[in-house]
Amino acid sequence: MNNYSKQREVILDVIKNNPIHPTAEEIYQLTVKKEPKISKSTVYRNINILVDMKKINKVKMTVGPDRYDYVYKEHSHMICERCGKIFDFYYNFNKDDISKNLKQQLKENIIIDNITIYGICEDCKSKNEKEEF
Amino acid sequence: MNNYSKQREVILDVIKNNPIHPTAEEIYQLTVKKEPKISKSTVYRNINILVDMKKINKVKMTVGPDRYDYVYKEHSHMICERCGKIFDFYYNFNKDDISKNLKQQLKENIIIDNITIYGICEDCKSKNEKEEF
DNA sequence: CTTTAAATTAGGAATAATTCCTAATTTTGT
DNA sequence: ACAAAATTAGGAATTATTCCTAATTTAAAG
Repeated sequence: MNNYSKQREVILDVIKNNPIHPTAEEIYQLTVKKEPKISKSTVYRNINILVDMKKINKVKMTVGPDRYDYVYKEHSHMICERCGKIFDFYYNFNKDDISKNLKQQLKENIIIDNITIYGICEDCKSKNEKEEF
Repeated sequence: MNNYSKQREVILDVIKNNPIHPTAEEIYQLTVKKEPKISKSTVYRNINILVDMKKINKVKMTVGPDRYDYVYKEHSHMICERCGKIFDFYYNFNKDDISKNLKQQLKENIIIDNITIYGICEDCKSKNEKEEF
């Protein structure tokens, strides 16, 4: 497990140099330019391996396919539930206190990996005002 | 838009009475018992309508299909990234302060809908210890 | 450097999850 | 009771992802 592979290196490089939270499909499109013979299953398999290795994050979307994120610095995401836009932001969540609460309520020691906020961005809010909500 | 529909009522009822975070498929299986002629597309369509109406929440999973949650009281979710188990929990996030930070960093007024924690549960942690991580 | 075992690959088939399409039915407001 | 709008069942189509296999690449050991 985890032998060297050129393809995996190129995939990680693509994600690193395209900090736009690309989807698997977008990663494939960017990778195939540099490595024309690569297959989509190789891209999917390596994305999952890189997530396991914690070199990249999977960002769970409410609309459309999941997106991926190079791990360069700990940060949170706010994801618009309507348009799916992802915003990076930094917030000093009190993880110790959250852990303590999780422990009390769930009777389990949880490893907190990331905290994601789902909401509505300003664009979508103003669109909705014009319509019905 | 939003005429009365028996099917929608039954679907909401099913979700209300099965607070197990069911998937769309599970909701269909439960609904079809009460409404044998209902089609899966009707279930999917109404689930989305109920989410828009904020009667139910969509819970974004890391493994497997999304799950749904009757909105009876505001709470957060901790989702295990490995096994996909969902834990409900209550935590008094300082939403005002988070909003202020979002405003500062993103230059947008964001409506915070929910805050989700992704992590590793105790079972999965101890499994991993035995294996490789 | 050969040899061998393990890991990885390309390519496509298969599966899973969800949305879309259409004609028929139901609901709403008059 | 009627017309317009909304919703439905059923299935086709699409989207996203995983699985399968034989061939290739990599690592490690002599």
